[in-house]
Amino acid sequence: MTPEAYLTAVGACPGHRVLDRLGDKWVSLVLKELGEGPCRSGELSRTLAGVSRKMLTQTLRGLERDGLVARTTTGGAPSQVEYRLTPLGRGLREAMLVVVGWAEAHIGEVDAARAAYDGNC
Amino acid sequence: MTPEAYLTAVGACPGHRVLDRLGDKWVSLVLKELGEGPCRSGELSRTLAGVSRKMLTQTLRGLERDGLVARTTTGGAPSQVEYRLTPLGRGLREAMLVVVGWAEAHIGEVDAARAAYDGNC
DNA sequence: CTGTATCCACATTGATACTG
DNA sequence: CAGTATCAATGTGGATACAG
Repeated sequence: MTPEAYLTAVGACPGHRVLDRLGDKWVSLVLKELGEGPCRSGELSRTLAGVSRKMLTQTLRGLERDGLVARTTTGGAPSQVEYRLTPLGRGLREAMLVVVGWAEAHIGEVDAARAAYDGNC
Repeated sequence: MTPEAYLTAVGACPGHRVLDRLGDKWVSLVLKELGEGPCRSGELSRTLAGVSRKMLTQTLRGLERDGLVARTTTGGAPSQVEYRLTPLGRGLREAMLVVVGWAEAHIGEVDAARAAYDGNC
C-alpha cells in the first residue's frame, strides 16, 4: 500500500490516534502522575524512574500540544516549571482508567493464557 | 537506568502492558473487526487495508497467545482459518471502546489545541 | 532546575520470495 | 489460502554533553 493510503486508513481514525498516543512509553505514566495533582518537572523525573530528560520533555511537549497538559513556568533562576492536567487531559485519563481497570482485573487470565500457549509448543 | 529496573517499573504494570498492546499498530483494528463477528484471515487482510501478511499474522499470534483471540482451522487445501474474539477479548474490546468513544468525542478539541499550539510558534 | 542537540544502538515494520 | 524467512529502511529511545 502507498504511504498516503495508509495514513488515510489508519492515521486519521480518532480512536487509533488516541490509542497510539496512550501506547507511547511514558504517556500513561505521566497521565497517572499528573492525575494525582500538579507536578514539577524534577518530581516527574524522579517518580517515573527510568525516563530520560529527553523523553520526559518530549512526552510533555506532545501532551501540551494536544491540549491535555498545561505548563506553567515560575520564571527565575533556577527556573521552575509545573505541569498539570487540563480538563481535556482529565477526561482522557478517566477513559484510560477504564482500560487500566480492565487490565488489573484480567491480567491474570492473560498471563495464564500465555503460559498455556507457550506450554503447548 | 538499568534495563532490569526499567522492566520492573514499567513492564510489569498491568495497565501499562495492556495500553502498550492496544497501541500496537494493528491490534485495535483487529479487535474492532473481530468484534463484529468471526473473520477469515483473507478477509482481515482486505478490511485492514495496508497490513502486510507478516504483521497480520504476528498481531493475531500475539492476541492468540494472550487468550484474546481464538484460531480455528478447517483443515484441507486450500486451508481455511477463522479468527474470533474470546470472552476475554470481548472484554478488552469493551474497555477499548470507552477510549475510542472519548477519542471520537474530543478529537476536535485536541486538533484545535494542536493548531493553536503550532500557531503560536 | 529545565530544556536542547547530537550521536548511536536497538526494535519495529514492510517488501520480497518462498513453503505447506 | 495461510504462514514463514530474510533483508533493508525507518523510527524510537537513551547517553552524553551542552545552554538558558
